Amino acid sequence: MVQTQILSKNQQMVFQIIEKAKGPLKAYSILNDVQKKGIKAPLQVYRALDKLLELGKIHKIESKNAFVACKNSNCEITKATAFSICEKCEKVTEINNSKLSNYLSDFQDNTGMKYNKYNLEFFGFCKKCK
Amino acid sequence: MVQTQILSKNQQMVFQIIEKAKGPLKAYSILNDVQKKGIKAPLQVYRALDKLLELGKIHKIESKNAFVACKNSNCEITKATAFSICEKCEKVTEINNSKLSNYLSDFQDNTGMKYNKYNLEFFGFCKKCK
DNA sequence: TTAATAAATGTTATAATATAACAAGCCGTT
DNA sequence: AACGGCTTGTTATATTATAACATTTATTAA
Repeated sequence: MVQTQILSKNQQMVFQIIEKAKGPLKAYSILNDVQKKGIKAPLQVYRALDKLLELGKIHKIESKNAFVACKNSNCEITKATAFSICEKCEKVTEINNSKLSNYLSDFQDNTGMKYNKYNLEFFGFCKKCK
Repeated sequence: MVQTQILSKNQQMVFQIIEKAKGPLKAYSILNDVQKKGIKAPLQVYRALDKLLELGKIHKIESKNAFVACKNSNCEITKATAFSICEKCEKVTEINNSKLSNYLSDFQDNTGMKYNKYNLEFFGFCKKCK
């Protein structure tokens, strides 16, 4: 049987909150939200987050320890991510630029290392804030 | 008077440990080391780290919450950093590639945002581990 | 359909990472 | 000497994340 990936109950709850949010959410703020709906402990949130990351449904903004829903419709596995982050209003946007992703996916340094994943975070001021 | 930037006592102690290390160090492992030399509390380490980051003497590897000494001799302010990270042996190397840094510094997305800083982390297997 | 196995959940406790708040010292300048 | 800025010391606490173990639910395979 073909496995349509269905999210479990907790995974769904966590995902919906992240998806609806206007910006990146922190784990404990998610916890706060889902506590109304039955989840009680941090670990339940972190487990859902781990799974969602693995599925590529969400990404982690490392510089903020926060999570956003993936906006690239077909992104099933997180292996090449780029974000722009406004240092004033904290707005985060996932960059979807094939030139950039091709450039980075093909990038080779002089160490003979073969990359299979990258994460890029740009910082600056967004149109509103500059 | 011309201010030659001198590191303070704690800043120096913390910097030396990071500089000598073979790989990225975590804040509390640094604390552990410097406790022999008088520093007692996490905050003393974090304050030194903040200053060293600000001066560009060290960088933070966001995906690891760990710190490395800057290897680009002239890097006085951290505004464009790129690292390669081995997922097996955890080796971290600072990438010093002017093509890459030019490409990224000039990068413009379609949101009209002006970037003044970026951080890029590549993941894969190093020559030894692949 | 049942037994086996894998995935997800629930729960308590605790580890690891980082900052708040306040007091005091050092050092160069005026 | 007095001021201002930076650095230090210290205690407490906030924030982020995982360990360990028991249980339940879902999926697969006999």
